[in-house]
Amino acid sequence: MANMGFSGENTSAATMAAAEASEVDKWDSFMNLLGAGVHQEFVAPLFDPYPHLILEDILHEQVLQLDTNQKLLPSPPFSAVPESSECLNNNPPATPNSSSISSLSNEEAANDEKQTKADEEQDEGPDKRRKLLKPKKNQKKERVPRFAFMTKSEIDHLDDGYRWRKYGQKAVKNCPFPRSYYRCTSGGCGVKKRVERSSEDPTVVVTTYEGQHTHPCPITSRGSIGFAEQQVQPYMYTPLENLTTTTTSTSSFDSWFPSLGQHELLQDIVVADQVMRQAEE
DNA sequence: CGAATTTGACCGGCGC
DNA sequence: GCGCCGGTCAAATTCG
Repeated sequence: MANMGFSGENTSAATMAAAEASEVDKWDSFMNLLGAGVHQEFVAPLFDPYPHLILEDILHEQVLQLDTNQKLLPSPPFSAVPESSECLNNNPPATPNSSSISSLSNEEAANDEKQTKADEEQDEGPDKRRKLLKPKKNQKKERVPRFAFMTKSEIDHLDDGYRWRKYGQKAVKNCPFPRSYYRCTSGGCGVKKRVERSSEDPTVVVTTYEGQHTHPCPITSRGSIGFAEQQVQPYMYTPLENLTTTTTSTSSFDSWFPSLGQHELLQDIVVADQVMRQAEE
């Protein structure tokens, strides 16, 4: 495949070859997973040459919560309510691992305190825009699940079956390529995504999804113009050597996403967690 | 002509 | 307090 050139960056040809075989199916599953509303912030990360793009941008938020023994959190296929500030806090109590959640909560509490103070000071802002931007009192700043991944593609904005509307574009520091901001056009669905090209390898597109779709995918992934047809190669993370114990949670994964029935995707996601842990150490 | 995109301005967070 | 930077808004423009 055409991505061998960059696959060699950091992974063995053998592992890449194994990964390629199921990439399209995995991608299909991945997009289903996104549509199903993942309750974690996953990072399907990257190879080393571009750690700054996501490991810096997202990992520092310490939101990745997937543990090797942790169940994927129960989440309705499509959230009945719009994203709320409690998006990460409505985890069932049974969920064992909540350390990162609690650290987030503390952080949010501090932010909330600041925000409330700021709100009081700006209550009667003359600027119409300011009113629009100002969050409601006592409303915590939303922390939405985020999922970043990379694809090797000439197309910036990939067709993932959902309809997106571009609402902004911004030049990013130390990157020659602008970052585009998209929002899901379905009413009430606040899902956003950012799309940018890697400064290191212009053939690589970094896409970051934020939030959960509150509606079914308007076009089924298999019925739409898929990534494969767009010559897009999803760059799911390639397994590391010490991955052998990380598939134990697939049973719970299957229970929540029985339609997937594929462990590779979860493996990739779990690998993200492993990378996280390595980065933290 | 309505929908989507572009683009400059604005805002808030954060580091110094 | 100030400046930098990422994210968002919304008017203007383009597209279908």
